[in-house]
Amino acid sequence: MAKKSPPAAIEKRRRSTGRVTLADVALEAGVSPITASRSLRGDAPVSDDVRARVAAAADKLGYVPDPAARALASARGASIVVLVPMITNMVFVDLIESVHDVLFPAGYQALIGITHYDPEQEEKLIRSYLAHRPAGFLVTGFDRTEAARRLLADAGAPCIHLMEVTSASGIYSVGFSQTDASAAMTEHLLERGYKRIAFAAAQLDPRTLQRAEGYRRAMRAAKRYDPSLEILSAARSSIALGGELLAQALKRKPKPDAIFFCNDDLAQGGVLAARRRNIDVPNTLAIAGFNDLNGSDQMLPPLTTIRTPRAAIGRTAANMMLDLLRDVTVPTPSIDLGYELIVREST
Amino acid sequence: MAKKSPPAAIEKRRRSTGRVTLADVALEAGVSPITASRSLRGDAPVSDDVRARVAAAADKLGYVPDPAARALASARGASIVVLVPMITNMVFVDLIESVHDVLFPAGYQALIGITHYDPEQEEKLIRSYLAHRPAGFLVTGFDRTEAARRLLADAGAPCIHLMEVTSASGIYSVGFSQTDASAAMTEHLLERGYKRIAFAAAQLDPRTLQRAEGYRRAMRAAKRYDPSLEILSAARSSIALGGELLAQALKRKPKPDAIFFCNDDLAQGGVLAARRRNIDVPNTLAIAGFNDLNGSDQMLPPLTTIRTPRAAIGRTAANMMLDLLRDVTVPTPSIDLGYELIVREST
DNA sequence: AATTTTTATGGTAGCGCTACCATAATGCTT
DNA sequence: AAGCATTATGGTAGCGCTACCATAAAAATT
Repeated sequence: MAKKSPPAAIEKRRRSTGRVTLADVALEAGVSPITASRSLRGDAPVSDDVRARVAAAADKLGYVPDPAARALASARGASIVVLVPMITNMVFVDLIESVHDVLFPAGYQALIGITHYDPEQEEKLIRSYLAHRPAGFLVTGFDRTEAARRLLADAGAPCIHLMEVTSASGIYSVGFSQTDASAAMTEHLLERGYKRIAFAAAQLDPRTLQRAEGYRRAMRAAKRYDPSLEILSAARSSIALGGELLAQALKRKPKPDAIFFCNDDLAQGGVLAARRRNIDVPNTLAIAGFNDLNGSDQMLPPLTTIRTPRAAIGRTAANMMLDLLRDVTVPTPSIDLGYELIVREST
Repeated sequence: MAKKSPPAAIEKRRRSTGRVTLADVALEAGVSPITASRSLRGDAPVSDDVRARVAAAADKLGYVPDPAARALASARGASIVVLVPMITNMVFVDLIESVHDVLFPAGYQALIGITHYDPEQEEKLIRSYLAHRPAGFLVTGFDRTEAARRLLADAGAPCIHLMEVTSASGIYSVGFSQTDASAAMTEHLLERGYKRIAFAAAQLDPRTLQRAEGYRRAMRAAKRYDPSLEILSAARSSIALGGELLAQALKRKPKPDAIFFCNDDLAQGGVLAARRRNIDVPNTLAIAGFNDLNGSDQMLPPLTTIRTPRAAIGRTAANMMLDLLRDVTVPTPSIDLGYELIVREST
C-alpha cells in the first residue's frame, strides 16, 4: 500500500527498479531480510510460524527472487550448462528436453551450448559459461581437451557426462555402452545369417567411432571382418547421405548382404534408396539402424534398430545433478541405462 | 603476480571468489573501474590510449565480465528469452539454432522456454523469465493470454513475434503468412487438376488453424470446398499419425484424390502409408506437405511441399533484436520472409 | 543450578558491476 | 579573451541477495 508508486520526490537517490524485493517481503512478514531469505530457501532452522508468515507475505506481494542478485551474492547461480554437439540431431533434442523437464521445475535454468563436435569450441564454451557461475555442468561424452577437463574440475561445480559410461572413479556419467550396443546389432545380423555386413557411418564423432569399434569386435569374433566393408564419411549425417552411403556400399565386391548404419537417419535414407533401386530389403540386402528415431517404425520395411534411452539419460542425469546440488550422496556415480535391440522387418 | 593465492591472513573480511574483476583490470591499466567499464562496453567517450590500455589489461588478466553483476547493476541482463511451443518439432529446432547462432556471438544467452502450445504455461514462463531481467523476448506467434501480452508490454524489453506476421503498428514480427502459403499449396493442387482435396492436420495450434483457413479460402474460391474433407486431429503430430490420417481420409466417400497434410512429418507418414497400401502416388492420390523437413526430398515419391524460411526467420529476428538493443532504428518492424512452393513428384 | 549445546533470529558487509552526478580538460563560438 | 559546449575521467552509492559473525532464547547436559 504505502510502498507503491512514489509519484514524485523519491526519498534518497534510489535507482529503484520497482521490483518486489526480499526486504519488502521481510517487512510485510515482520522479520529481517536474512530470516526471510533463509525461510524461503529453507536452508536453516526457522520456526514454523515465521516460515508461514514469510511464505504468506511472499505470496501476497508476488515476490520472485532475483537470480542475478542470488548468483552474485552466493557465487553460484541457478543455471546448469548443458553441452551437446548439435541440436539438429534429434537424439540431443530428446536429451535436452528431458533434462529441461527435470531441471526447470526444480528452479534451474538449462543453458544450452552447442559444440559442433569441436573440442576447441567446447573449451571456449566452458570458459564463457564459467562466467555465469553455473551450478553444474552436463556434458556429452568424454572426448575433450585437457584444458577443458581442468576447467571443469576446477569449476567447483558438479559435472556429469552424458551418453557414454565409464568405470573411472570420481566421475559421474549416465549413458550406455555404444560399443556393446553396436556389437549387439552386428551379432544380430550375423545370427540372421548375413555374412558380408557393411558398416556405414557419417560424422565420425567419438560415439560413432565407438560404434565402429563394436561392429569390428563382433565381426572379428565371427571371423568375417573385412575393412573394405566400412563405409565412413566425415560429412554431416542426413537422410540423403544414407542413400549415398548405400550406393557406395553396393559398389564393394562382392556386394554386402547387409548394411548397418550408425544412425537411423542414415538408415532411413538407406531403405528409401534401396526401395528406389528396387532392392529387396531384407532378402537381398538387410538394413539396420541405430537410435530408433521417429519414423523408423514407419519405414518400408520398418527398420531394425537399437533403441537408445536418451530421454532416460537426460532425466536420470538431471536428477543426479539435483542430488549433487543438494549434497545428497549419489550411490552410483556411473549409471548404465543399457539399450534395446528392436528387430523389425528390415533384417 | 601479487594478487594470486593469499596463503593466509586475508586482509579484511573478503568473500573473495578469486575471480578477476573489473577493479583488477582498472588497476592494471591505471584507470578507475568506471572508466574501465565504459571502455570495455564502448558506450561512452574514452580516449584511444585508455581504450588500448584497458583492452590490454583485460586480455593479460583474462578478464571475463560477470553477467550476474552486470544484470544486477544495470537492471537488464544479457539473456534473451526464446519461447517456442516445443522442440521435438524440427521447425522450432531450426528456429532456435539460427537465433542462437546470431545471439551467442553477440554476447547474448538464449533462454529457451517451452510452452507446450499452452497459453497459460506461456504466461507462467514469461512471469518466471521476467525475474531474469532478460534483454528481450522472442515469442512464437500472437496467440497468448491478455496477461501475457501485458507482461511483455510492461517488461521494458523489446519483443519480437516469430513465424507469423502482422500489419499492426508498434509490433515487431518476422515470419510469413501461413494462410497464404497454405492457399498457395491448395491452388497448386487445384491447378494440377485434383478435385477432392483433403486437408489433414494435427496439433491444431494457431498456425495449423491458419493453414486450414488458407486451404478453405482456396477451396471455396474454386467452389470445391467440402467440410467433410477436413481431417483434423488434436493429437501430437508424428510420422505414424500421418498414416492414420491417410486411412481416415480414404474412408470419405467419394474418396479424395489428394491430401494436403499441414506438416511434413504427417505427409511423410502419409506417403509411406500409401506405399504400404500400394496406392499410386501421385496418380491415384496426390500428397502434399508443409515445411520441407529433412527427408521430404527422399520420400517415395519425393514430397511436394512448402519450404518455410525458419532459419532465416530466426536469423532475421535475432538481428532485429540486436538492432533494437543497440537503439538502432528498425526500418521495417514486420518482415514477411515469404515461402516457396517446392513441387516434387508426389503431386 | 551452572554450563554447554542447540535453535532461532538479526546485523553488517560485501558479491562485481554500472547509473548517476561531479569535475577537469579540451574545443569552439562570438 | 571570455563564455559555453563537448570530451574525458573519477567518486559514490547502490542493484538484491546471501555469507559470515554475533546474539538471545530454549533445550540438553553436567
